[in-house]
Amino acid sequence: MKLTDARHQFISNWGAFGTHWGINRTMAQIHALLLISPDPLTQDDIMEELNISRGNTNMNIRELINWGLVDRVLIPGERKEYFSAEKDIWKVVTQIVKERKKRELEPMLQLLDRLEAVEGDKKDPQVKTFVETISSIKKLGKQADRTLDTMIKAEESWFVGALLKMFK
Amino acid sequence: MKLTDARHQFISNWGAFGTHWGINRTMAQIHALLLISPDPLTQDDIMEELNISRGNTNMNIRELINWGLVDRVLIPGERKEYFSAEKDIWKVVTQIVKERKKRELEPMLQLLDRLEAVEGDKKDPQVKTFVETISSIKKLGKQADRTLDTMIKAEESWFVGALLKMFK
DNA sequence: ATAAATTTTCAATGTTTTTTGAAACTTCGG
DNA sequence: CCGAAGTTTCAAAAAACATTGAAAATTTAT
Repeated sequence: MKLTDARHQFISNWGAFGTHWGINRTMAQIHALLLISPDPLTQDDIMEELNISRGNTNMNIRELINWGLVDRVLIPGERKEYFSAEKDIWKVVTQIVKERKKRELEPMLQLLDRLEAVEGDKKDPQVKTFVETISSIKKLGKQADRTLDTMIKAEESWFVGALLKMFK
Repeated sequence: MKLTDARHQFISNWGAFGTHWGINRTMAQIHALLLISPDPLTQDDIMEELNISRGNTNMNIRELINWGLVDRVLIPGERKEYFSAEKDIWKVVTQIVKERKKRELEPMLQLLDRLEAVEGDKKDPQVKTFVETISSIKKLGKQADRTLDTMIKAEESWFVGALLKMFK
């Protein structure tokens, strides 16, 4: 397979993959493009490569920066801004986990805390089932939260090593 | 908080949560409703409770059945079909992991295998960066694949215990 | 300070996804 | 076999989400 085809396939599949995980296609594609680009790119490079508008490009680059997956790079003597993606995949995963934990898991755990305190007779099957469901989700969620915290702090080598040992 | 409010809040938030993870709102809401219902429900119960149409209800129940999260329950002497969700949250997570692995991770790994075999001079920075990116994603993906396989086979108690030990 | 270059914003538009509801189909009791 | 009850399908409508592009804002060089 030729590089050009391979690059296109990667970008397009990475985009489709993103949509299954609640990430918009363009954002995932820009990320893919930057991941496989040896040097930083400008907004115009990205627009041209992916055939998308200036506005769209701009918004999604900013979103990637918010997620901590892309950095602005200043090239001395150049007026334009350049962008580059973190290439270390372990750091990428860590960063995504960190953000999703903060944006989704933590608010969900707060909600569950509130819901667990529902009024009512514990002998009522509706109340009983509700409380049991909420409690068990909360329990699992808290466990996940702790596990992810440790993972975020961990080094890749340590993590992979530990996993290999753990899951023989 | 009253049970009715708590139920509504849970259903609505669980639905919103789903949309951040590539799961459609209604599917997540039906799942939430069944999780907190002590007894199996009919299609009509669900339609009424969530204020959704018959077609929508039917499609999403079937999808939940495909995912292995909901079962048809036959009640002797009743003509209608009843539905109930698996209540053991560990089993729910295991089942979701299993399906997403099959539907998403495995096809992605196959793609990466093909892309890694790109033609071209490894000294060309474009080729070099492409191959390195693909390889490192593949490596992480394969690791995840193995880890998830083990997790799927594991018992909750074993898993939680192992994690606690692992992440002190 | 000016103006050219660049970036950002956002209302309008386009696209994709979800939902509806009525018709077609299936199942089952008599 | 018939008809009522129940389930499924799917084209059309609605809603949600993404994209465009041109105008406004900002930045920088002179």
